[in-house]
Amino acid sequence: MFNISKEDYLRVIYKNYTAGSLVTATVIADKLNVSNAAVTDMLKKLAKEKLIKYIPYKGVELLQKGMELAISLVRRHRIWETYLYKIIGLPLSMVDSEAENLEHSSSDELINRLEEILGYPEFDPHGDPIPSKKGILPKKKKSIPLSELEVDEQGAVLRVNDDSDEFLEHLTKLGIELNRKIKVVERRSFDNSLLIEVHADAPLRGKKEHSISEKYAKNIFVEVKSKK
Amino acid sequence: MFNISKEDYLRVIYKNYTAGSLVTATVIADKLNVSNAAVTDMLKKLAKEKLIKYIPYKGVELLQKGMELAISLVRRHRIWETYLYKIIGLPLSMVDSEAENLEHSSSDELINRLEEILGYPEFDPHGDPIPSKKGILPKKKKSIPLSELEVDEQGAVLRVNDDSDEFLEHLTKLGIELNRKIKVVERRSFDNSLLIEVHADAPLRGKKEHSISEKYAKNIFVEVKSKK
DNA sequence: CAAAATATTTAAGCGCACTTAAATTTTATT
DNA sequence: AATAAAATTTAAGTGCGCTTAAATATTTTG
Ligand SMILES: [Mn+2]
Ligand SMILES: [Mn+2]
Ligand SMILES: [Mn+2]
Ligand SMILES: [Mn+2]
Repeated sequence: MFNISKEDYLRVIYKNYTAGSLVTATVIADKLNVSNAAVTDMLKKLAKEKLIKYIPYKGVELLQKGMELAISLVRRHRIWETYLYKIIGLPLSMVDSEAENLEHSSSDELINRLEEILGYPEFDPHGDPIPSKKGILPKKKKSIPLSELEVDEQGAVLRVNDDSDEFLEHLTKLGIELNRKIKVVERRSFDNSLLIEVHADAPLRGKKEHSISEKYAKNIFVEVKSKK
Repeated sequence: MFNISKEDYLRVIYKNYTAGSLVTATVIADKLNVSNAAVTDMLKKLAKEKLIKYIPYKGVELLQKGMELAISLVRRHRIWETYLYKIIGLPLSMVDSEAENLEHSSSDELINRLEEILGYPEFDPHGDPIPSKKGILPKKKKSIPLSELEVDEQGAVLRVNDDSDEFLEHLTKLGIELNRKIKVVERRSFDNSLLIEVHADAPLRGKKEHSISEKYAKNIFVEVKSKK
C-alpha cells in the first residue's frame, strides 16, 4: 500500500541481508531484474527517506523504519502464500508469484482477517516464518539439508527453497511438502544422488521411493528425527 | 495484470456508458479524480491502441477489444467483492475499495478458483451482475427503487447503489442486504421519508422497523413481490 | 604493487501518468 | 445571430522508475 517499487527493494534487501555484511547493488539488481544504475538511483531515494543506510560502493542495510516496512511486506506475502495454498488450494509452485502481486494490494484489515481464518500460522508453505502483527518472528527450528542425512536416517521436511517454480512443481509431483517424513534409502557416491522414501499422509499409510539429485537434496531442509 | 491506470479508465467508461450517448471526459475525470487534461492524454493513447472510439470534444465509447478488457476487469472486481463479503466476511462498505486494488493483482487462475469456491455466483453483494469466463452477463431481474413502492407493498432487495461507503455502512446497521424482504409501512408526504419493516433472516423470524429518507430509498432497488 | 578485471556510480535520456495555464471548441442565453 | 459560459484540448513542465553508455572506484591477480 506504500509504493510497489520501494516495497520490492526493501523486501530484497531484507531477504538478502546476513548479519555483518551489507547487501550489494548487484544482488538487488539481479533479484529485481533491473539495471545497476536503477538500483543506485533508488537506493539514494530510500536513504534520503531514512529507510536504509547506504554506503556508496559498499552496499546497504535496513534502518528501523525500513525494517518495519520490510517486515510488514514479508508478513503480507507469507500470509497470502499460506492462504492461497491451504484455503484456495493453489499449487505450491504458483503461490509465490501470486503473493508477489497481492502483497502490495491488501489492507491490514484483510491480512489480519486471513491470518485469523488460518488460525495464526507460524510458517508459510515453504517453511519460512510469518511475522506477527507486531513484527515478531517465530523461532525457526534447526534444520539440515536432506543431502546431509546419512543412509537410513529420516527427517520431517521443515523448509524448502522458494526460488525456483520448477523445483517446487517437481516436489509436488514427488509428494514432498512441509512436515512430510523422508528417509534416505541409498546414496550413490558417484553423483551424490539419493534414493529416498517419502512417507504418505497418515490415512494412506503408504510410502513411495524416488530418486533425486544432490542439487534437489540440498534445497530441501529437514529436522533430524532418529536413526533406524 | 494489464496496466492499472488503463484498466481503471476502461472500467469507468464501461460503467458510465449508456447506449446512444458517449462517455464524456468530465465524467471520467470526476470518477478517477484526475484533471481533464490527464483524461484527454489517456483517451488518445487508448484510441491509438484501438481500445476505444474517441471523438474529440464529444466523448468515447468502448471498441471490441476495450470492451473485453473492461468486462474482464469487472469480472475480477465483482468476484473479489463476492469472495470478500461471503467467505472472508468483510463488511459490505469495505469490499469495493479492497476489490479496487485486488482486481489488478490477480491471475486468471486465482479468479477462476475463487469463482468455483463461490459456486459460480451470478451477482455480487451489491446485486451487480458478474460476467462469466466468456464475458457473458447474467440477465438482471427487473427492479424498482424502494422509494416507488406503495404503502403496504413489499419487495426483496435486488440491488443497492455501490457509490457511497457511508450509505452501505448504514444499510448494514439497518440489517438491509441482498434478498432481504422490506415492506413499506408508512410514507410521510412532507419529505417522502419512509417507515419500513425489514424482515429478519429465516431462523430469527423477527422484523425491525426503521425510518429512512427518500434519498436512501432511491438507492435501494427491490423486486416487486405482492400487495398485502 | 601495478595492471587488469569487476563493481558501482554518474550522465543523459525516455515513456508514463500526472499537473496548471492558455487556447480553442461547443453549448447555452438573450 | 452574437455573446457569454462551460467543456475540452493543447502546451509546457514535473516526478518516477527505468534504460544505455561513460566515468570512476574497488577488488583481484600475476
Ligand atoms: Mn514467496
Ligand atoms: Mn514463502
Ligand atoms: Mn465495486
Ligand atoms: Mn459491486
